[in-house]
Amino acid sequence: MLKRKITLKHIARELGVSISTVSKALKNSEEISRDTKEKIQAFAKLYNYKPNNIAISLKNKSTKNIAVIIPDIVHHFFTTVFHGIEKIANEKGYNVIICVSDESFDKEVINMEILANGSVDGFIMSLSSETQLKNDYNHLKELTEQGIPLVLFDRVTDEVACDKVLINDRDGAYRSVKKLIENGKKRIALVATEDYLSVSKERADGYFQALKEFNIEVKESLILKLPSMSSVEGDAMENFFKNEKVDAVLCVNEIYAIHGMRIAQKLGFNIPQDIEFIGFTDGILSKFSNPTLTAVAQHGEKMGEIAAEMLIEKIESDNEVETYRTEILEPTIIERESTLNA
Amino acid sequence: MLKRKITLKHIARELGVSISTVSKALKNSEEISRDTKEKIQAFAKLYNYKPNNIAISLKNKSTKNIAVIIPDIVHHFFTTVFHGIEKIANEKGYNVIICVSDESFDKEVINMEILANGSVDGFIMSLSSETQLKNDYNHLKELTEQGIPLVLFDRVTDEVACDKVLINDRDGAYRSVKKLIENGKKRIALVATEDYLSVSKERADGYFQALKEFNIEVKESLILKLPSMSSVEGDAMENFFKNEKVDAVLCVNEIYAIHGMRIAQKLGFNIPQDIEFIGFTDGILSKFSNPTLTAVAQHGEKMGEIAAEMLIEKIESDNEVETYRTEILEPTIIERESTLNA
DNA sequence: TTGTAAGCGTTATCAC
DNA sequence: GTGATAACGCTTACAA
Repeated sequence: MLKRKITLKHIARELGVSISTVSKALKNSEEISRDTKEKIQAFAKLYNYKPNNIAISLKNKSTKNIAVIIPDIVHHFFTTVFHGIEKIANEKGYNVIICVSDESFDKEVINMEILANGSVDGFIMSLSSETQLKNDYNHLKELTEQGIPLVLFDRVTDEVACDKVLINDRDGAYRSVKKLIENGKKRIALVATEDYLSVSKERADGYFQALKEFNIEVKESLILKLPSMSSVEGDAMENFFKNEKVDAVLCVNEIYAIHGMRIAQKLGFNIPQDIEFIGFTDGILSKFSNPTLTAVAQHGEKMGEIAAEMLIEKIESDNEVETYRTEILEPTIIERESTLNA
Repeated sequence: MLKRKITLKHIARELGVSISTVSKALKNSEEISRDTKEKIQAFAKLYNYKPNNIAISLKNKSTKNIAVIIPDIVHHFFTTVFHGIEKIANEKGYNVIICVSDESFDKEVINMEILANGSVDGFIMSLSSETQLKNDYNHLKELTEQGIPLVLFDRVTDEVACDKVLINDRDGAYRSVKKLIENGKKRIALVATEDYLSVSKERADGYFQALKEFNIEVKESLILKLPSMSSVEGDAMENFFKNEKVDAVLCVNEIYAIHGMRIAQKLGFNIPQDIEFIGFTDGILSKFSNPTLTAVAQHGEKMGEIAAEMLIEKIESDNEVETYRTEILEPTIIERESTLNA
């Protein structure tokens, strides 16, 4: 007994009225007599009529869908941002279509092209690392030229004029290192990824800034660059801790920090007495590691909420004036066991 | 210089031909002369014409979208499943619309209703805990009655006839406990959530089965039930380890296990010599905890891939015969430092 | 109070 | 070879 989807046309035929009468009756229009309305509404309820969204989208030129393109869904930070986006989107009656670029330029472009043809009203995205490396933003420019709203978050670029939300990564790193210095540390290491990622560069800059401010010389040997976020394998880090005298470490992500702490412990160092650790992106590992990790919280959920609000505002405003804003969130340093706290 | 979205109609008018000629020319139809085709195709390329997906959806009664409804996006396991779904969906030309029920029955129903009206071709979902508690599946039944394909994963129910993918949770728990027993352990604890979640119940059953098989008496005092997955707060667990003599623990999730290990360590126990730990859902914490956690891997990504394949197969097959299958994946026990290994 | 018709953008059928 | 027309499901002037 398959109840096939019922349309206005079916109801109209069944009840011997016109389609527009049905349409109006279901919208409780004053034009229609009470009798007819009741009859039609009863029938519609009985057969569980629901208007077809696609038809409405076509008519209204509005889909009530927004696209989110992120580099990686398994990454806790993006997940957090997504949660914020989803929350606001749902509140405002939007669905969220999600695409993962897997850090690939091509996948980013393809996803965008597929969805830009009417499927969504706007985009929220964070650039893939490959895109940042290539420095090619034509797909984004085309989007904005077509008047499709776009909001960039976290991994953004100056090349594209659009709304942006980001974390003050430089300042997060600066304050972290400042804190370490004030705790009396002198040989502060930085564990980073290759620096084509905008955020990684910003964090390194904050590190430099703090050292400079306190007249501590930057030693290249205290900066460890690891190829990719996931590759904590190999013994680059172990060698680093064996060869360098280090009394504090700032890591650009949790994994590096957790891994670094284990190695330091294995080598007999006490945390935080001998070496302090601070790691970016306050995720699940920071809370549950042993010792727990002092972390720079990125406020991903808040970021997602702001991005969604910005986007929906653009979607729903009809003024053609192109005015963009960039919102910068301040990170928070969450003090835990891996640092000496006042 | 906003390049507004261009349609067949614009091209036709601009080139002085009919809409259908344009449509055919862009599809490289044999009917159209080479000259006309070239002219039209060139023009279309110049103005970056892309067919409107919404119009095509309306025409074809197919959206190439699938909906995924999960209880929680920040949860690593669901994220993993989602990754598998996304991968297959993209390969087969589908977009993924994601909704989060936040473990709420109402949100689950609402999300479903919004999307069931033409926005998507089918659903993949895992039941919210509230839905399992209420035991009310009318929204799912209505869906299938309307002929909309549905695949359930992980948290499923017998009440609804549809395709299903799940993990043999019972067996994962059974094998875990068997392993602990074979390691010589006698006082094996179970740390679980309230058991209205289908998976939690299954895991408890596996625990009982193993004990029974080895003639070990089930002691209620060795079973600790915690209210909710996130609430590891409070000292229920600490009291448990203080009051009960325990030599091994099976936890239904990572968080419980990591938390349990820290408490055990604080109380002076050695892991795994004094107490062994095994935790469900091999996530990021298991790999990076100290000691690393022996875990029951759920193969989330594989699960997602299978679910997506099942769904798309149903969407694209037109035979009306209703035949459903349930695929059961075997979990894998990943041995790490928290257990004694051969 | 109800119905007709045009339109959203596309495709498919059938004339010319 | 090309074009008119209907159709997908809905909304909304505008007639009747």
